[in-house]
Amino acid sequence: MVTIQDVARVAGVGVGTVSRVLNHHPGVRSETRKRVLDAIEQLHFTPNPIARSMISKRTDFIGVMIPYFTRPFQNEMLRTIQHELALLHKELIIYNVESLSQRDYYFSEMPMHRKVDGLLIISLIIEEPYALKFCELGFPAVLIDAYSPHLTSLVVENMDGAYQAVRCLIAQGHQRIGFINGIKDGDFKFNQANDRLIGFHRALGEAQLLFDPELVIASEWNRHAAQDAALRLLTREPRPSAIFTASDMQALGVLEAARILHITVPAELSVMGFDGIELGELFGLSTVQQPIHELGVLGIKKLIELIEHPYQSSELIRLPTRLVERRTTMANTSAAPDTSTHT
Amino acid sequence: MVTIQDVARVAGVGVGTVSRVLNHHPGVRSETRKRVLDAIEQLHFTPNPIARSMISKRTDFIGVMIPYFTRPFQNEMLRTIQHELALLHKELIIYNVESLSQRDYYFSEMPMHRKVDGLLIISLIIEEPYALKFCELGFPAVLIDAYSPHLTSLVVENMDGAYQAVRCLIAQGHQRIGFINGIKDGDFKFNQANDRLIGFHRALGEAQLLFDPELVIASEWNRHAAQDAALRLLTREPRPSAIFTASDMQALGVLEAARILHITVPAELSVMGFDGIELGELFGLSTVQQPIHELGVLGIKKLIELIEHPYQSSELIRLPTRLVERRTTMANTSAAPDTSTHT
DNA sequence: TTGTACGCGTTATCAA
DNA sequence: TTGATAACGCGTACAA
Repeated sequence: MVTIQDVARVAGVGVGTVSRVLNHHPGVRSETRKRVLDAIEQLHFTPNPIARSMISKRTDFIGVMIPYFTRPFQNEMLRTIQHELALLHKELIIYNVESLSQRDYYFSEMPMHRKVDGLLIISLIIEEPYALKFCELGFPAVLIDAYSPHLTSLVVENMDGAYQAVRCLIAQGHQRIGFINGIKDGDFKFNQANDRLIGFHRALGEAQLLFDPELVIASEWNRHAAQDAALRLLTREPRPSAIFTASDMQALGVLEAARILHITVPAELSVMGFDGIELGELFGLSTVQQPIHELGVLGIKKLIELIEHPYQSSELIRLPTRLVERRTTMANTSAAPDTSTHT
Repeated sequence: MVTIQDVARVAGVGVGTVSRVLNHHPGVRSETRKRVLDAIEQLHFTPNPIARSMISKRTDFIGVMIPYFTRPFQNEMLRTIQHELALLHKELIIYNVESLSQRDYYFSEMPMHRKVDGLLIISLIIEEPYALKFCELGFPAVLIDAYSPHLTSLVVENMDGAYQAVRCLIAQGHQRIGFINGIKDGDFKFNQANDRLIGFHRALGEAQLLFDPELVIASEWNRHAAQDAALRLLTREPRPSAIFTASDMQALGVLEAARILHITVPAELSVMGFDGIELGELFGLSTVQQPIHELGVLGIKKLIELIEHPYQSSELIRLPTRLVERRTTMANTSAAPDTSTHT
């Protein structure tokens, strides 16, 4: 391996000078700089990032802790993050978490190892002791779709999103609205479910519709579980004329259930999801669109700021959702011939 | 930061001894080991991975170079890779490539920087000079769904897969079979398209069906482009009774085109994809299943071997595909009652 | 069995 | 403007 020493020798200067040209420090005569540059060129020298990190305490790695990173929502988030990071010449290292113990293992090791300059934590609950440790050690971390009072957190307005969705369904004349909520996923993922349930309640209450607990089921955040839940919901009498789900994947499960039961969507059943994953477009799924891209961009921005200036006080940022009406909720509006949002 | 020195001082031993217990070296009296362990515990000491890498020349990072990592096929591949890596306590760092220049930038920098212990290269063409450089420097790299004579390569039998698919369609009585192939994606991705075209030809030839160039279109590897291609294909007379595509995403585009044109699948049109992404199940898509999981597992295995013992000679491994018949190709079989692919 | 001293490749300090 | 030298934290000969 060719080192800075070799360069110095070939260029006939000291290592300090080589280091200075490498890091664009001022105060190097342009004639010597050229000699150094030539030597670098000639030897194909590349500075060793490891040795560099040793001194600078920087690795240019950014960690992303994320549950089930291949699922659509997380996946779209990662795409944004990766893109932003590439722009900054930082590298993305993924910590996929699928269990409580794994989550806590990462939380405890991460700030000690310092293999990454900072950490983005997505949709994950971080317990107080860990959060405090992060603060204490000045380890830069930003939460997305999760909240801790000690760390900068970016959250979406889940309650309001659910409220808007249900209000929209009610406006279309629905009286019996089913809700397939998400469960807490073994208590390790950030629990958006509760906020969404509150929003559901609020919209119902405001319209003076009576809340029927029979119409609310919690299922896992995936298609199959939601399909089962929907089958139960749709075989009860009288059956709901609309179903709202806590995620788009669950909504797809509902669509499948409807197909199995030969219930036409949206004529006989309206379906509204939550998330706004791209896959939803393919099915013409109406949904509550989360600001996935904005969350990613802003998360990186905040994290970088934190890396540059550690020990800043945390902040809580709320981002709004946006209701997207597509084919699965167009039943009862008279003036809506076809409004699928895409080809 | 607490260092090995602090531990040594507290334990009343030399740094060498601490290092030895840390690395489970034999020849430490169990009584002294305990003293060291206690000191470590007391000080919450964690060895600094950077300093460690400096000596060991290992980072425990594995790089994965992959085009468009959020697309379904790549995404499923990554899931396997991440899982295998987690088992080995190695960390996954993603190099997403979306252009030729980016690809070559990574290829040229990667073996110099040595930030990763090894590199998995997915579906990407690596040009000769880079491959040779990798060999020369003994930089461990394995190709998946790509080929270079100088590097260990894992490829799937694209030609045979396409051949089987088309043969299956012919067996079902189709005479006019359209083929939507993939284009070379700006020449930076590994070109499986050609092999698949050959397989298409072979099956046709074998059945003594005449090849109609009008029925072959190359589109980008995505849904929208394939949809356009399918619209063209399906509005020509006489129109094909079956369409085979080079990827599942393209097949989904065909399904959409059929929906737009009110052509029933599979009664009036059979559709066969290629890849076997999970999304396909949702649509009952018939397809040529790639051994995604096996490719990932084996790729990691080979890469780890290469890291442990560099400068091994390269090998070429071929994995077979598997034909999966679902709802979109069941037209001419008598036992296929309902098969609308979506709500 | 254990401690000391050196080296890994770089940046930063300080004197020249 | 430049060069020598001391860190950075760890692993490892080598000596004790």
